[in-house]
Amino acid sequence: MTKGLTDRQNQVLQFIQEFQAERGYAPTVREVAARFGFRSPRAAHDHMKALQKKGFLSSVPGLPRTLAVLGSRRNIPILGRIAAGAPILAVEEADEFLDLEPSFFGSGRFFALKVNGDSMVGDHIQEGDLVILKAQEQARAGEVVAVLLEDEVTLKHFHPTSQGVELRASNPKIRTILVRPGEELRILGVMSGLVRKV
Amino acid sequence: MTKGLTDRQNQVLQFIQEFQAERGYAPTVREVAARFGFRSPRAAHDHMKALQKKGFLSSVPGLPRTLAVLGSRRNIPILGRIAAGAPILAVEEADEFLDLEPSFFGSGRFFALKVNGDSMVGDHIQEGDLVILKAQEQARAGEVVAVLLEDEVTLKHFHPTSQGVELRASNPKIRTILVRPGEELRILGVMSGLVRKV
DNA sequence: CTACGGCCTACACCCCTGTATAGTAAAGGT
DNA sequence: ACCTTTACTATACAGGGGTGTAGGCCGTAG
Repeated sequence: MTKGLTDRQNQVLQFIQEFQAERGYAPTVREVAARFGFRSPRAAHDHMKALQKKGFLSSVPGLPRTLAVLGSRRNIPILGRIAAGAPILAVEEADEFLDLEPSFFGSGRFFALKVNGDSMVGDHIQEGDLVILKAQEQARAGEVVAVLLEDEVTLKHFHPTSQGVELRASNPKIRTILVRPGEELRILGVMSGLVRKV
Repeated sequence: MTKGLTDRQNQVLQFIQEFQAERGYAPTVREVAARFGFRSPRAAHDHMKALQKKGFLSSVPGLPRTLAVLGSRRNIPILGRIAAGAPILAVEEADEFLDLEPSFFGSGRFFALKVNGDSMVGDHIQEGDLVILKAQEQARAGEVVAVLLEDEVTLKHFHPTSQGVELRASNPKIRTILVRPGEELRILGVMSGLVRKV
């Protein structure tokens, strides 16, 4: 469920999204009302107004079927580099977007990073590839993660050990990094996919 | 320019597409008329009717802004396997679609194939990857192509030589195939990208 | 020559649709 | 208790917008 919305508002938003996806155009106030059994268009209108105030919908006042679901810009932000010291993964920081339905990779919030170097060739990840990462700060052993280390973002295998966390590359030429318990380690996301353009 | 349409119809279709993409909803007959300087909504309506008859648009009669541009299902068909003897690359044959804007990979018609085996690991293409191919029957030396060989589709490097066409895998364990001039060889497409889900 | 399709003007009908006004009712929060 | 928020009913108005009718101009295929 999307945060900040009531159950009903969520249902309405979801209906509008589905309607839009199926038919290619937005429903009217009355069509929403009919779907939920409202006997007055006002009820649906109220919900839609609430969704607009909360920033989930937009519409042009007075004009029919001008509803547009915001934030459904079926795409994944490509975070080229991350500002040193301020690893904010806000969509606003993105230079570019990958126009791919994020749900293809599962649920959650995703972002993409362009791969520099060949430290992960063992996993068939090559320079220039866009790695799709699910934004989360935890990871399980063996997963490929994007971590922030001294203001730099790197892609590594995540291996917790008794000594600390080992960050292993899949290129044998690259040394494993050991992050001891006290040291700063921030996981930005775990790898969920890859997109390459040749 | 899209085939089968007059210049004007093309302009109208393009305008509707752009309007839709920018604002999230379709224009009205009068908005189309205004854009083209028509003094009567009828002129625009005629064009839209023609576009509907030709199958480029759909709309619900009587209801405003219910225009929907057809065939703009921004996605790439995934051709799991190709029927033996009938390698028809029709969209209708697709089991699944990759919901990715094809223009990301360039212009043309694209399709995707799921990779079987490890014959292309040298190019960091692994089992299960979706290879994006641009549908075309010609290829240049060195390009990765999907070819139809004896009712089977394989992914190989394309290398024309004086002896015929060599189809090289990028896994040294796999033997190069030589297709002599007389033998049947059909190129289905050249590789333009790759999508992996982990 | 003529029929036809593409392209356009002018006018008008009238349903669809957003939205305002006026209430009712239950659930919390303070 | 009081007030705010959520969630709805009922009714009505105004104008947005699809579409029909009537017609004109032009180029091209038959």
